[in-house]
Amino acid sequence: MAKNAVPEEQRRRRRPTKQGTVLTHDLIVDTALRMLREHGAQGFTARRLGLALGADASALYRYFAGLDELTRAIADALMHRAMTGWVPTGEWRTDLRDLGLRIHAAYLAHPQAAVLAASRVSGRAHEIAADEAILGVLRGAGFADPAAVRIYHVFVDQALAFAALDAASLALPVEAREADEAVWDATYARLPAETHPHIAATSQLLAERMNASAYPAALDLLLAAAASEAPSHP
Amino acid sequence: MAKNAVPEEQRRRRRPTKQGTVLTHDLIVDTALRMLREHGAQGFTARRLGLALGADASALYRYFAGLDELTRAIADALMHRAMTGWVPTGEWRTDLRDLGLRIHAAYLAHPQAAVLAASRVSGRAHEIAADEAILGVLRGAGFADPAAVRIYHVFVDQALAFAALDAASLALPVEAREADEAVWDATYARLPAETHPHIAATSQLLAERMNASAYPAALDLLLAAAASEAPSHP
DNA sequence: CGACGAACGTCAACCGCGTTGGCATAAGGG
DNA sequence: CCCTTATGCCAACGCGGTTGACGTTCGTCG
Repeated sequence: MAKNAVPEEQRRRRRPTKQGTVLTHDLIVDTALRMLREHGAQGFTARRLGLALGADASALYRYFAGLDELTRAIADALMHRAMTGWVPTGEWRTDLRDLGLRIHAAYLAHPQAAVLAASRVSGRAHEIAADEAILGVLRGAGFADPAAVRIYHVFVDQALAFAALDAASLALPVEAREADEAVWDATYARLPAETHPHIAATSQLLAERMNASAYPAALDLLLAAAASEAPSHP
Repeated sequence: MAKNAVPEEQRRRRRPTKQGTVLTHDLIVDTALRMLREHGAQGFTARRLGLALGADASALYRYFAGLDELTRAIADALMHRAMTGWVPTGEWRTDLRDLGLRIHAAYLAHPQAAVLAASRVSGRAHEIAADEAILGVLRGAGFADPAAVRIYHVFVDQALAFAALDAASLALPVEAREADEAVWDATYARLPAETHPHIAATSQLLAERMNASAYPAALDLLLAAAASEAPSHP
């Protein structure tokens, strides 16, 4: 049955669920995103998604060949939200910085979805549009193709990787994060300077930094390194 | 029963399994690592681990409160392996590059552990040792404390984030990865130059790159950006 | 040297997961 | 108004983590 799922053609017949709602690709994806935001990734299952839709879990298989395909659709919806409203200025560093922060933020808004989706190739329209835009900015700035592709690869994977990492922290159960903070206070903040001089000397700076995402700093370093390769600034 | 698992005190009673082996924390962790390396993460389950040990899966719960705790122990062993044998050369770029690749490789060798461990502060001996080493390399190279801490933060999170991302790809079931490849071939490789000129122009380069990890390139870009801030090379 | 009690492996069972095949039913065209 | 077909529902399968009860084994103490 898995292979019989309708891909994306128009649907004709509509039959309401027992609770009156009518299923759609979009409705399923939106509900999935809401579930992920509210209850976390570990609480996201096909059965619960069906329940939230007022439908049986097996009804999902009329729309997606499996959870795999549904995950791809979720990833693409995230990318759609990241890209809407973006307009290039023509200055490549500004444009890339904007795009990176947008993608990071879109995934962070749905932490659990990010963890699920970051490692998948969705191959859908919005992901492709983002890829084309990033490559376009780089090639438009005059980077030769090998350099453009290399920087593009790092840029995309870095955005997704940091988003997934930060999202995973956000998605932790409360007691886990409290435990992590307690571990920090009990170890890093009290390391003697004799055995761990570098941590001890910078513990104040460390404490300020480690609670925030490293992505903005990482993005700036990436752009700086790219700029030193750029043809316009040799 | 989960909370009754013995943490790390000495054990006194020993009782052989039906096939003669005697269970230990270390034996369980080593067997788990071997299973992960040989059969991949998708085949790693508590039941199969029990089978590989010649024991019932439920016997594991005498040693670990659950799969989470077992995974954390695996992660600790991973960091241990990443750091053993590392000796600083005194040249900070070489040292940081070596450390980054070591951590990334150690986590990649055991994908499931990477995904679970990357977002947690373990606060255990080996993690602290790694942090002290990285900070030491940066401060030893003459970076001022704020810059050292900033680069340290990006370096650590970048290594973990890419490791987790790459690990998540590796941990996917085989069908999922085949599906991703099929999606790639069906879309990116066939985009017309009229609508997607940049992807079409670089599709050959893209196909070569996207199957590999972006981490080595990302690491090199980070080191290049840091070098341009370094006091010795102003 | 014998018995006791704790340590610990085993068994059977529970519940939830993704997924599937068969069936029931509603929608919409003729 | 009926008939086809899309589509939701149900029951079931195999597999996952986890648990409680049970019985065996071993170190220890008298």
